[in-house]
Amino acid sequence: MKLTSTTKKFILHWGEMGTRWGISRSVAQIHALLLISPEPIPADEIATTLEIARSAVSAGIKELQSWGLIRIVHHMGDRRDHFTTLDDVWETFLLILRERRRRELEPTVAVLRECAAEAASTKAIPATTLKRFSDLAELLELTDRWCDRAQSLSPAGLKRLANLGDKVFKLLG
Amino acid sequence: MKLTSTTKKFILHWGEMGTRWGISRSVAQIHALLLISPEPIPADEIATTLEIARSAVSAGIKELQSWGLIRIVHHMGDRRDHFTTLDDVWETFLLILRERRRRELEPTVAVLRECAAEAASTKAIPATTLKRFSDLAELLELTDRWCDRAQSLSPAGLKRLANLGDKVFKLLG
DNA sequence: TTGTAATTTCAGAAAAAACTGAAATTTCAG
DNA sequence: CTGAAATTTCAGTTTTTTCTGAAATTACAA
Repeated sequence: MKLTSTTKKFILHWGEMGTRWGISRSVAQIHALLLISPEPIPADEIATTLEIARSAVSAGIKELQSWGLIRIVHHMGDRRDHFTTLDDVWETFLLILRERRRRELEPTVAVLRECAAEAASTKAIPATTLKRFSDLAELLELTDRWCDRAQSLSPAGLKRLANLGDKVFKLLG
Repeated sequence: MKLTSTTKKFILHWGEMGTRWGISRSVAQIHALLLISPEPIPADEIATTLEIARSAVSAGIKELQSWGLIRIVHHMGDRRDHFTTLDDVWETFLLILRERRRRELEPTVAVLRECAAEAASTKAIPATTLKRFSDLAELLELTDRWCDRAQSLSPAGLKRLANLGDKVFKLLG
């Protein structure tokens, strides 16, 4: 795929943001490329466009698939897999939320609950530390619940909620 | 500071989670240690407790300070800086939100707006790509606004909102 | 001032992460 | 089946990130 200065700018930026959020630069770049490609593209085209090895693309695709962020499409008369992102960015957002919840939020809540329980049953850990474990567990559990409830929304529903921001904050007066 | 198996578990887990969110392991560990320390501790104690070089602690502290996550405290008769986290985890949450918004969300929205504008004014970029830029910009801008509104809440207010989850989702019927 | 403790800086080392290219494996049309 | 295309695996390399320890700087008590 031919990149323009605009598409290049987006891909590079998305790659940088990836690194800030724990995603490797080239995986994020692959995602960026697929996000803006007008149609599904095969792995070798990703490799030549981003100037990375075919094998790195293979690994990157596997990673993106583990997040559920890309789909495989086939074309008549072409044995190669062609890759594409979902077409709704809100659905993408929900997927990322779901995975981060599963991979990071829930395990962390579990660890914090364990730590709180252990801290409660030993004199070796001061009360202030126990309180900290509980406070963190509470915060992350509430965050977890928000993420969970979001999962029950359709992409369009999530978008509607996002637009309802003002009303939500007024709930607090 | 003497670590128990419980506090060790928490520090190691927090360090791992750091790496998943783009924070270096040892910086996250320093943060974890300060989170659970009953009182402020000096840099050299952080170094010996976590078994890392004093200079690494210095860099880590600088990083945490750039996020606003730690405070310096002084004790009579001790020239060393002692470090501590905020005591409200909801305030910590707000700080992280604020910084991520400033460092990542806003620059990304800006780039997407630029890309959309450029895509709109050249035939070299297909309409589908322009749409993708706009959709992403819209999503991130709405996210940005939520983060912004959260900033106007007190830590206690944020906690109240977090507990209001069910009501918020019922707004959608 | 002066000397010492505390902190920071920084060049090089070490560790971790990511990438390459060749080989192995899988897939599938003929 | 057979062979070529497509994909994956993986050992070794490169790149990036992080860490160390010595030296420089800063802060401050005497």
